[in-house]
This record gives sequence, C-alpha cells and structure tokens, in this order.
Amino acid sequence: MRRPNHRRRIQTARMQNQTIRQVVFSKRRFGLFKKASELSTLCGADVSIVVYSPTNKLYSFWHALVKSIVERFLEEDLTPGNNDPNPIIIAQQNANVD
Amino acid sequence: MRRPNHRRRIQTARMQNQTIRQVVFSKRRFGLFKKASELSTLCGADVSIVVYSPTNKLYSFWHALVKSIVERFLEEDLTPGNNDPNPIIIAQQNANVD
DNA sequence: TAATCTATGTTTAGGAT
DNA sequence: CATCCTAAACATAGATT
Repeated sequence: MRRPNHRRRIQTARMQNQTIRQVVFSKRRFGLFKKASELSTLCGADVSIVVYSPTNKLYSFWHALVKSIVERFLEEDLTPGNNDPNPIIIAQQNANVD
Repeated sequence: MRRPNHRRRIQTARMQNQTIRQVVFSKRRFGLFKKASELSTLCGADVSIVVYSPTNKLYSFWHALVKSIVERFLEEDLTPGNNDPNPIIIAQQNANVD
C-alpha cells in the first residue's frame, strides 16, 4: 500500500548517511541542471555549472561553450587591490540563502 | 482584491517581453543559486556557477574557491583526439531535460 | 540498486503594493 | 522598480518495485 512516511524536513547540514547522500546528490544535481537549462532557455542567459562530488567526480553543465564562458570569467580582474568597477557580483556565497 | 489569474504554463521558449524576462531572470537566478547552495551543503559537493545575462552582466556562485574549481576544470584535457579516460560528464547539455 | 511513485515541501508567474 | 502575496506548478524524500 502507498503509505509513505512523508515528513520532509529541510535539512541545513550535510547528510550523514552516505548511501542516501549519494542518491540525493544525483537527484538534486539533475534538478539543478534542469533549472539551469530553464534559466538559459527562458531568459537567454549563458549558464555554466561545474560540480565536484565529495568523491571528486566532475559533472558539468553548459549551454554555451563552457571554455569561452570560463575563460571570459577568468579574464576578469579579481585582484583585491583593483578598485576599477568590477562586473562581478558575488551572489549568495553563503548569505541570502537562509 | 487577490484574484491572481494563475495559469502558469511551462514555457519552453525564450520569453518575449523584456521586462518580464528580466524579472524572471532575477527570480530564477536566485532560485538556481539557492539550489546550488543546498546541493553543496547537503551533499558536501563543490559547486560553481557562472551566469551571463542577456545584457552580458556576470553573476557567479561558488561555495569553494571558484578559481581553484575553474582551474581544476580547465586542466582537464578536452582535446577530441584524447582517448584517455576523461572524468568529464556532460549532463543535460540540451537533452534529458525535456 | 536504479527506476518509479506520490504526498508534501518548495518555487514561481502573475498580480498587487 | 523592488518586494510581497498566493495558488498552481514543480521538485523531491522516502517508500516501493
């Protein structure tokens, strides 16, 4: 019978069980890439994502050519001493997301 | 009065109205970064996102140091002729996401 | 053990402010 | 023009297969 013990709490910490964590990683990585695809399609944005799993496995998403995006990014001057207007906006590095 | 004309269809094409598109871009970018933050926290993954808006504005997200992630990524040999095992998995470049 | 299912939590389009 | 509101759409934890 379908009687799931649904009690999805919003975790804010690293999941302890490794097996569950890997399943969640797969599901959420898929969901993240789907959201990225939608953002790209709906809004015409160039989106590039690089994910390293805890086991150091690499997954990436890009809509445009990732190398051109990444290299464009690296061309930005990130030097702290640089006071020129910098187009980089660091969003949600940790804050603003609960 | 609260009487929203709710008829949210799932768009699959670029939104035409520029004003609405920019609002949607802001909202969805926020949502994407939040999902990235959750993936990182819950699963202990290193996530890096680079987004260029249609107006070429740069937004980025990272949990670890983005330069180390990006440079680690660029070190991968993407040359087509390279037959060595390549850890890169291209997910949802366009397919698998409707 | 990967794929599916589904109740419930989360996101968000459209509207209001 | 940003930010809140709300119902509907969507994502997903846990269960099942």
